[in-house]
Amino acid sequence: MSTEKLPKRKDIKAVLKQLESDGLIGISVDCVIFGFDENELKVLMIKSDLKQFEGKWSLLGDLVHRDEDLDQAAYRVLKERTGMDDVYLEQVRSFGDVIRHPAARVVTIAYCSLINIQQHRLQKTDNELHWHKLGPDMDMAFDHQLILNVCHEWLQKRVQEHPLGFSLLPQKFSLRELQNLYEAILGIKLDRRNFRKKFFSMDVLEDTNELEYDVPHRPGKLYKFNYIKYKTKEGRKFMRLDF
Amino acid sequence: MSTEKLPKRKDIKAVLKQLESDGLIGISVDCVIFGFDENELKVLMIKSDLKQFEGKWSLLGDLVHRDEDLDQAAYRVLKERTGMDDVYLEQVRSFGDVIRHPAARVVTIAYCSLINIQQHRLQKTDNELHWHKLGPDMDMAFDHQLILNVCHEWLQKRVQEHPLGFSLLPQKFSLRELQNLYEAILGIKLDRRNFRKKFFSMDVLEDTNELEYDVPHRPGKLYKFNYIKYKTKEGRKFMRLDF
DNA sequence: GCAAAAGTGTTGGAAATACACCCATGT
DNA sequence: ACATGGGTGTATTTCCAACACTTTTGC
Repeated sequence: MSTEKLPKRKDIKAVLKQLESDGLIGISVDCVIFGFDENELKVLMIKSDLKQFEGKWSLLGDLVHRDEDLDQAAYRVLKERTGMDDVYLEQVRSFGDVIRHPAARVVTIAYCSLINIQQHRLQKTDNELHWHKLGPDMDMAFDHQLILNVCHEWLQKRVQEHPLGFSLLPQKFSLRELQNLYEAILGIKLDRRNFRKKFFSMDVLEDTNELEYDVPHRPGKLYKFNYIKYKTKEGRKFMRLDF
Repeated sequence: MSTEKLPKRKDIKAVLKQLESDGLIGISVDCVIFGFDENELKVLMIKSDLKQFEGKWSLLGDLVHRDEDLDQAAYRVLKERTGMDDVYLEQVRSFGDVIRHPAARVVTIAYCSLINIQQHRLQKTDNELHWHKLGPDMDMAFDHQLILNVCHEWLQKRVQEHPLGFSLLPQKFSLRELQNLYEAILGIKLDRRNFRKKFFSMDVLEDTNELEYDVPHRPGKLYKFNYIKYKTKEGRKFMRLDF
């Protein structure tokens, strides 16, 4: 039998009091912003703000303001740094180890965002903001390498279950581009014929009746992702046990 | 082009200062603790601590201490309320709407936990701690109904991809119990023969050579989950596109 | 012997894989 | 003409869903 004491019934004053004594924990959001360029998966990074991490790379993040929701904070960070606000953004998970921030106790909520690099050229390059190719050794500040890894795994899984990869491509894209994207995200090679067959049978692509141009070979058709068709598809009825 | 100003390069003092002005945001953990009893999925709940929510049900949660990791805080809450500490626990996601807590700005990290009700009988019942049957109308405090729903959906998905359902059962269980568990979690009926076939072909069950007893019909065999076999299985090689 | 659930196999269809050839374009 | 990748079809295999009867126990 445990002997710890239980919290007593509290009113608002008590909560505020406990917050004041216990509460100096900062909350931040960190955005892992993926882009796709030259058939490679890239991440937006800047040089760290903190002197302790001088020279190291950092994700885009900021403390959450007291009057904004977490999602709002993530969108704000994105907007401040890139000027973009019509982007895919989703919460991934929190990181709250006591020692993860050298200055203070800061719990961070990681967000994952996907944007089309060509469509949204960077407009500011403060702190050497740039697209960084994903690689094993990136010399990152804080626990940002961990956050990046978790978000990459999240993306690999998510992209197989939801049609969010399209956010990384131009509105009109060839099947080759789509396949390159999946291969880059998953880090595997896929059979071209089966890949096509799969996407066509899913019936979420819409033929634009346009073709690629400026390619040194037979141009491919360009497609758009059809949200309507996707939304009206009904989900699975049965269990898919798989572990 | 955005005209917002960018944060300047900061040192530790600046971070601390910003934290003090910006930072009075509380962080809590809330645990959604699932159990399985009488073929029903249950959740541990208490009567809310807060006067504003008098009479309403609440998940088990507490503010995170400044010197403990998030996971530690979740384990602590679990231990304080139930006396158990050898349980499955996993972070699900954060909830941080500005208005979610009436007393102050409190961001909460939701954790999901699975425990075997028979093995760990409740030892304290402060605040009417009890196992609550899942249902549509539960009159819950805060945004706890939302958190519960998100965690339930998380569980439905997770239990199909990872062998965590076993945490809800006794160490030795019949296939019927296992199937009842899956049916309760997923809210669907499954074919008994295909269910067995599936689990046997996954090769993660170990025959204990024991039988059920005290059942008013032919007793079933009892099995254990074999972690070793599970761990040594290799993952999928290929892409499983499915949306 | 009757009720109730355990235990077991087969079959048809759908989806995944592996694989090879012709076609359209730029150079 | 040739190099490059686009576009297509088929045979095989694997997985899933549907389905019915016999067996073992308690009462």
